[in-house]
Amino acid sequence: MARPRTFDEAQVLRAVRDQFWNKGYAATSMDDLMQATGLGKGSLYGAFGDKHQLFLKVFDAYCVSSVEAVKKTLEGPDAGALERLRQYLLGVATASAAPSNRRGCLLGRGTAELASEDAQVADRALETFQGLEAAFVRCLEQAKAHGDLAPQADPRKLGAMLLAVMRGLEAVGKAGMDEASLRGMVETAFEGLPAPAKRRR
Amino acid sequence: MARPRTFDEAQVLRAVRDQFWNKGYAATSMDDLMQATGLGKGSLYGAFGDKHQLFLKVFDAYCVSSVEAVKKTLEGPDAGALERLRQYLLGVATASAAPSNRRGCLLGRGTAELASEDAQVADRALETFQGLEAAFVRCLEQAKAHGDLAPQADPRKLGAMLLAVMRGLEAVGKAGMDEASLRGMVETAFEGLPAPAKRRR
DNA sequence: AGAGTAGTGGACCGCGCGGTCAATAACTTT
DNA sequence: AAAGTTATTGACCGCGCGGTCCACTACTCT
Repeated sequence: MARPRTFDEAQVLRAVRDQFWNKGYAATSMDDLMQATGLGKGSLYGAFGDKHQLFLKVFDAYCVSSVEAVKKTLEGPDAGALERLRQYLLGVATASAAPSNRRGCLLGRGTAELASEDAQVADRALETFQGLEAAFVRCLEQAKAHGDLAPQADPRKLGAMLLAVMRGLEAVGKAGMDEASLRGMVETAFEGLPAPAKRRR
Repeated sequence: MARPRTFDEAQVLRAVRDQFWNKGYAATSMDDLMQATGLGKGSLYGAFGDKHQLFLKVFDAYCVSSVEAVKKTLEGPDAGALERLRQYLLGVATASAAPSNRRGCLLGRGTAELASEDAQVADRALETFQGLEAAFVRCLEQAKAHGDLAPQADPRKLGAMLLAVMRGLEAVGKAGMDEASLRGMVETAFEGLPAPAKRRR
């Protein structure tokens, strides 16, 4: 029909995402985005709309892929479910403490900066948090079914609590807290999970 | 010696703090600050330096007073220590869920926006997190001494974990998660604390 | 080949940004 | 009362912001 695009949309969105991720929304200028993507302003506006729409687009994509990634990571048989979750959260702890990851996660950053004044961001973030929680809950249900949690354990409550711990990791990680402390938080939270009654010997 | 100031410094800093708190650092303009404080630009610059210094000043004050406030709130006899901590965190949960508090806490907001690129902010934030953690730990030590925690409980680890939960509350609260969920997270975390052995009857 | 259409790049717009400065005001000291 | 010092105001600066527009290009369709 007409002239085709010369850029790869996914690649451009990745570049945009990284900019917002590194500098935040307000501190990122359209010129930053032009430079990061290599596109002219007209192309960016033509293809994605203004700065706000562009942010929403990458934020959305980030949220979706985050939840998907977590679900995939936690997928597996009932047997190792609890340990999978534990390892996942320990990984988050390590990642949150890494100096290279000082920017934190886009979800946390975007939410902190914009959610209070941008309902769309808040909605998307809430949905994402609930998605993550749901993935945790499923994993905990598997663990319970397999007998790694006490019968009276409430996976929904535990999942919510672990979500809070996870978001907390990111928050304190951004301040530069050391890896051992962050991992310790995860370990301690897991030690508090209701263990099944010990088998008689 | 010379002309005295006509403004109350504490009051001005409070106004500045609220601006940064409501809109974030980058999104707050010097004009916003002029309007909020009622001062001219020259006065602001003369008294406090540039925007960044001004932010650091209010951020510092906020951090100091936050830690102080928590310490004061948690102060008291060994007897009610655990319950005081519980009530405090439940209060944080309720506050974090309140629509009027959607802006979150300045510590969280400032850290998320600036810590990755501003070492001073990161340092201050880390110090503050550690101060909060220390207050929790002290409270947990009291609780342990009073027998509200098991003898093998490690107050330092538990305090760190509760700090993570607390920061998590704020993070998910900003996305608009409901109060019941947030309070549930606190309850669940507390249910996981190592209880003392039940007394024989 | 010509017409039609969508993509591209960058010049351009007006505004509001962070920050400076000089004229003036309000005080203390001698 | 005069001199010295600091606070205050707001005009002013140059720049970089988000956003628009248009001449030009590269393609498809007839």
